[in-house]
Amino acid sequence: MSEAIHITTAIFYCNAPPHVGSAYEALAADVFARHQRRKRGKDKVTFLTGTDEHGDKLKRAALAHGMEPKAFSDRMSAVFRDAWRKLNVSFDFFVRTTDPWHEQFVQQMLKRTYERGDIYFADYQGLYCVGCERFYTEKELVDGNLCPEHNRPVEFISEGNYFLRLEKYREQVREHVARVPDFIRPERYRNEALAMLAEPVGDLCISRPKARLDWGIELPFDPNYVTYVWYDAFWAYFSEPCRTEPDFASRMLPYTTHFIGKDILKTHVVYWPAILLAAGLPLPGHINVHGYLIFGGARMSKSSGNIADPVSYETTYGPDVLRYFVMREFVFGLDGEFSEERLIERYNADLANDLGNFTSRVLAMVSRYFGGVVPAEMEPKPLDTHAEWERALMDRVNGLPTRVDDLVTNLAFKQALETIWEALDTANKYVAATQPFVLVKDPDKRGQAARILFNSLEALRIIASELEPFMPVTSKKLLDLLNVDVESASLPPGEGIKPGHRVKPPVALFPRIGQTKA
RNA sequence: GGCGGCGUAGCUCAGUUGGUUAGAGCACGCGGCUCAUAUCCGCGGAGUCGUAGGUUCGAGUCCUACCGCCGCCA
Repeated sequence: MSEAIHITTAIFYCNAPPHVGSAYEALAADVFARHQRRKRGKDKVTFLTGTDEHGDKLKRAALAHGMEPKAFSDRMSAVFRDAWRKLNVSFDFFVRTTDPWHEQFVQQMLKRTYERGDIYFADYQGLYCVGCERFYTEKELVDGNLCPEHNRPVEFISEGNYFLRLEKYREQVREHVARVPDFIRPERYRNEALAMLAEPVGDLCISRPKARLDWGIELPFDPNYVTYVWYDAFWAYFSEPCRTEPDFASRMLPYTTHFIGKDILKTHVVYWPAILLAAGLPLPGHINVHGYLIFGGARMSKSSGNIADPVSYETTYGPDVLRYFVMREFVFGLDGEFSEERLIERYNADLANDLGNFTSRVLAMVSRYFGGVVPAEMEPKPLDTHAEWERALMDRVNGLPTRVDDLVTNLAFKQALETIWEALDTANKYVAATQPFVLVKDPDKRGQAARILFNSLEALRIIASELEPFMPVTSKKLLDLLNVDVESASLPPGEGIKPGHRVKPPVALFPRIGQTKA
């Protein structure tokens, strides 16, 4: 009986629509989640995503659109949800931090933490800009004391606020990071995390007076304050699942795997573990950190404005293409260069020429030479000259599920796809070397041609099955062409498709794209 | 300023504990096949492995300095 697992993306701050960078995270988490469902069974996996809708940045974005915060976040959250749906992100939970249940849950956690003694009241002192309605740190200021937005002096103010004891838990968290090698992965980020935790981190201000910001969740122990955005957003990882199962968080935290961007490493390594420990809960299992997508020379982000709409790629190139591209092209954890030209290159080379064409050539031969039916007249043994090719193909295909599992488990999505494509390459070489299209013209050798096509179909079946997490729509289409149901899709080679089995005529899964400049 | 990462063919990148003529894919050139989506198969050209030193019988792989790009921290 395999363990259950809880998988999350970051909770996306929805002051602007999603871009390809946010989609990348959702897609990576989705590939992982789908893989886990295949491995552990559907009921062992929960996959959660959602939108973070409180705070002053969102309120300002709403005002800029002439809308109330709630109306604006209703709209933006729906945009995210629809985008993920269109990209076939198979979330089980889509959480909104403005959902009444979430707000109630955050209040429960605040109350619990307050009663445990890890929240205290003290003066918060800082440099405040009245125009921006926010605090600035000294390094953010222009010419020593000017607000970068309004170019006018900030004020030093002191106000009462509530603080969470972060520093109290720093050493405990640091030890955990040091002791558990795969708590933060890839490893490069683990070292950064240890560096952050080596120095005092101070305590975290988790409140704002309502007089300054009312767009937030009210503190259960002081109605004059709302909680600050980070404290609120983290609990979205568990609020919704805890609605039906109150112990979900304590039970599943050790089996929780978070996917985040490297920009929020600190919050997940310093704040989140302390928030959990202060609430008397265990630490999560893994924090998986991905890199940025570089787009036109700069990190794709809302603030740089170089954003690309992920859904437009889905409509332009068809389902699965964007997710194939980002998983195949980028090493998880490292930054990568995103370009539409590159996407088209990969589409033509990998999807049209390799996957699409191989499918087409094999189905065409079965259809043309054997009326679409896997022939019963198949020879029991390969020709001597073919034996080596056949064994090479079967070895590849046989080992594929284990190798892919190993790679995906370690977040090596790119290598996993490379491995699948190696099997595809071997299959193409096998057909080129054995030439079933020649054999079939010799009545004595039709049985050999049948054998070769059978092996090719079986290879394609396994490949289609292994492709499901990466290309769910394509996988389904392939299995449909092969006329294989989901249950028999992942059987070992030789046990899926049987003589007498009827397959469908070929279709162009990925029509080649002409050389158009992006 | 401190710490860390990166810099390898036109492009995107692999290169394990230092060891024979530095690899892959794409792009490019030539040849072959014809079942297939002008697809597939084979062959080929191309790189002073950021710069300069050093350790070593031998370094892309270790050490030092420098240049460039990027993070994190102060």
